Amino acid sequence: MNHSLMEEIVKYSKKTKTTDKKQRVLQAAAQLFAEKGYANTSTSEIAKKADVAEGTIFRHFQTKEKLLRSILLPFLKESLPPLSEDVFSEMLASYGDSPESFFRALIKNRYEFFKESKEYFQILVKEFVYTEPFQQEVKVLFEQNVLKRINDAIKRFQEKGEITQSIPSEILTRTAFTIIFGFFFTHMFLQNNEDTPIDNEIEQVVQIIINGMK
Amino acid sequence: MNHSLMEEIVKYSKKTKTTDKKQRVLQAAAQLFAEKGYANTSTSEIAKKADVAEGTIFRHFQTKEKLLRSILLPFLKESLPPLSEDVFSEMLASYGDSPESFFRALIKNRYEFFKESKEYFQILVKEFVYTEPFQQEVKVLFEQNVLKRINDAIKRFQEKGEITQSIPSEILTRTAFTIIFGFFFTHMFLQNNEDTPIDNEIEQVVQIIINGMK
Amino acid sequence: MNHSLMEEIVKYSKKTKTTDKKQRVLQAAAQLFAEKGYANTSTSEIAKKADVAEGTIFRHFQTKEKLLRSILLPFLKESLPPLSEDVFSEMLASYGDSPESFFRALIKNRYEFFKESKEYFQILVKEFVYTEPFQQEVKVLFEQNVLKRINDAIKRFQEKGEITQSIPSEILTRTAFTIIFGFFFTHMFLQNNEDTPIDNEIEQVVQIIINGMK
Amino acid sequence: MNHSLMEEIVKYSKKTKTTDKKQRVLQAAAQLFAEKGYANTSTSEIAKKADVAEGTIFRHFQTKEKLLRSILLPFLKESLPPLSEDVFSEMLASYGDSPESFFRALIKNRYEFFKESKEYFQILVKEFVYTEPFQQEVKVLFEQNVLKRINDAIKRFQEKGEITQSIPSEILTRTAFTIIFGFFFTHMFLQNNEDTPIDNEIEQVVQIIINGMK
DNA sequence: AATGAATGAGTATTCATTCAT
DNA sequence: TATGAATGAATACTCATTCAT
Repeated sequence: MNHSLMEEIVKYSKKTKTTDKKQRVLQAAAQLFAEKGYANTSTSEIAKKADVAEGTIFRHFQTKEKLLRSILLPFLKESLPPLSEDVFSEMLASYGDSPESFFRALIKNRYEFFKESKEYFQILVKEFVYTEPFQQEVKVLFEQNVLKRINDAIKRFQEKGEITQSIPSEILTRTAFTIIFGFFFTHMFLQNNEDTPIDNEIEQVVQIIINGMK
Repeated sequence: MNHSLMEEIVKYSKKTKTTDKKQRVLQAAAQLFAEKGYANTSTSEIAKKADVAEGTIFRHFQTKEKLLRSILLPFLKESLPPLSEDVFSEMLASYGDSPESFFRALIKNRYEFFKESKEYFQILVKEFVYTEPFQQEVKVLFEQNVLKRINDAIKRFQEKGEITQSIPSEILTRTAFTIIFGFFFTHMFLQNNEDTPIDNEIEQVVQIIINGMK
Repeated sequence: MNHSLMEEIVKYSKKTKTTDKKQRVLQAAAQLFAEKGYANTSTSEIAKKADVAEGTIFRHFQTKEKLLRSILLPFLKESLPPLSEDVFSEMLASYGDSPESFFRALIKNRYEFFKESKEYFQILVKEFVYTEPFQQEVKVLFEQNVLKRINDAIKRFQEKGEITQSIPSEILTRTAFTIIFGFFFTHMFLQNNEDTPIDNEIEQVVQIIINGMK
Repeated sequence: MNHSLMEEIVKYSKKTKTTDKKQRVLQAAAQLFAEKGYANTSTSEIAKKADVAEGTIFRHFQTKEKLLRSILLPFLKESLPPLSEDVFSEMLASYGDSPESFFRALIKNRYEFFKESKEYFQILVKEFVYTEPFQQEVKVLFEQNVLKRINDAIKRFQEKGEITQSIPSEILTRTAFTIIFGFFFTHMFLQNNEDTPIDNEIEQVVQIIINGMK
């Protein structure tokens, strides 16, 4: 559940008898897209970095856009649903006694995941922000898999009286998500000192969420 | 203090004897950059939308990049510092009695501002996320003008005992900023139903911030 | 007869009620054409250097090409014929006793002239070499004014028996001209040490011409 | 040793696995550069003349300037040194008995070479005269390969007492080179009647050089 | 499967020239 | 007379994509 996303991507691509070269293209493209963005990366750069001929890229992916989608969508479409199913049910099983412990475990768990797959998330956020049509697709996937499950958990805590019932769960969910997303976003784009003692910060964020919801 | 940012941009550009056509280019470019991003917008599109010859763009702005900077930087460099000075001192003067009222007023005030200048902020966020060198510049400006002032306000409330002193003000600041930014970001990219009763939401966000800091 | 060619150009332009600005354009253009060549100089550069508006150039000269011709042709067409008439008749009157003294005086005299108008000759040679249609025009002017007169002098010396009669004067003329032109060309493009004791060199060239013709 | 320079260029380009199209570009560009000069030739013209797509030019040569250099420099840098070594040593071996026969053979030999590669020399001289940075590069190459060897030959004749020792060999060299260069230049730019009985003229030039140096 | 030469539409930018003021 | 904003064709160059080998 904690595996690097890049490993997942590689694993996925192996399923369909992926060649060595195809993988090299995927990796090179991922690195460049993360660094400079899809629109600022040329296929010739990717070919050079992957050490393949430019034609090879198109033999495997047809268009540059499909290459981008091959990086982002397999995970989002095939791995995100079962993964979030797994993650949330385990979180609830192990830490579901109090909202504090649940959100603390959730954030810590996802932070590990995020740290290992920073590159992937950079592409995801960059193109989500930049590319209108992509936005819709990703939004739906996140709503159905992530937001929905946070909402389920919150509703459960509301029923148990551990979170205020005077605010609709949807609003609490959105706010919680916003705070968590903001935390990750901040660490992706605004922070250069990677060495911050992160546990303090996570604890801080958890407290804010919980207090705000009590 | 509450004027539309686009008005500010127009006003600014008038200072330097701006022609009708120069403004049309600025507006067309702003719209297209907001919609599709700088890298996905061609100067010929801008020319067509502004109904000027392509050469006209370059007579006024020399390069496409300077056109982008002409949209973003005048405000960031010339208007942001005095504006944030004004906003924060007025907020503190009028609503500084309690952190609740201060943050509520701040968010409401900035939300109005943001609503009127959505296009501008879209460009800002898009290029901030997408364009490495731009990131640095903007980060510094925000740290010096916005983060610093939030920090000052929080320290003041800490001294008055209305906010916990057990957490360093810098961490509280960062968290508060993250939550507020996340709120705006959410409304820019994740929300399509504009008709949400926004006051509730703002109240909710304020409660979360305050409870988390008490 | 020894005046700088640039003075001639200025004088010429004054004849037709030339404005201050027109002259500034002529001078700026001459400098830039000499340095970088006509094809590599833009009218906006000229305007900037002359400190006039770009429109002003076209008001006075209509096209960039006419500006070039206004620099080169007035001298070639209006001043070259009487000037070469004067120069050759004076040379012959004062130094016509021997071919040695004639060619020595001619080269020295023209070398002074050339030194003062280096810029002008640079444009002339550059565009002569580079621009086909211009070549024809200039060739005719030189043949009619310069080559013809050298030929006359040589024929005179042949008649007096001071130069071999066994070679047609036209061939001697062309060879002499080639040597003299080569000398100037060398000094324009191949030499960086301006401080060479030039008299020696001129004497050397004269000796070679004379010995070759005896 | 007498091969056409254009053949040399073609041969050179074959070394590095040159395509048909690459050669067509080289030839079309050479023709146009010779005719109108580098600055007055557009890449679209070259593409049209070579009957290739404009992109093809850039795939092979990256920039227009590198295309020019691909025409001129391979010969200058790779073929000029061994070629001049060969030419001069053969000339001295076969005709080194007297300066007359040496210079006569040298000029005749180089005139054949020059006639076959007129186009190439036209580009060379045009850009040498027109383009400052190019001037330096070419000057050095000529000094090291051509001037130096003429100087060696002259010094040899001086030692044998067949050329005056009262003038430094450097000055004699420069003068001889100037005369020879002028002869070629004249035939490149000033002459339209190609049918001149050239042997007479060469003899004339040789006599002039030799007499001047005795 | 892999190559890389070839393409041509598209890009940002330059430029000589025009024209209303 | 002088300006300089405006033009749009032209320029060198890039790029995703195709295709013969």
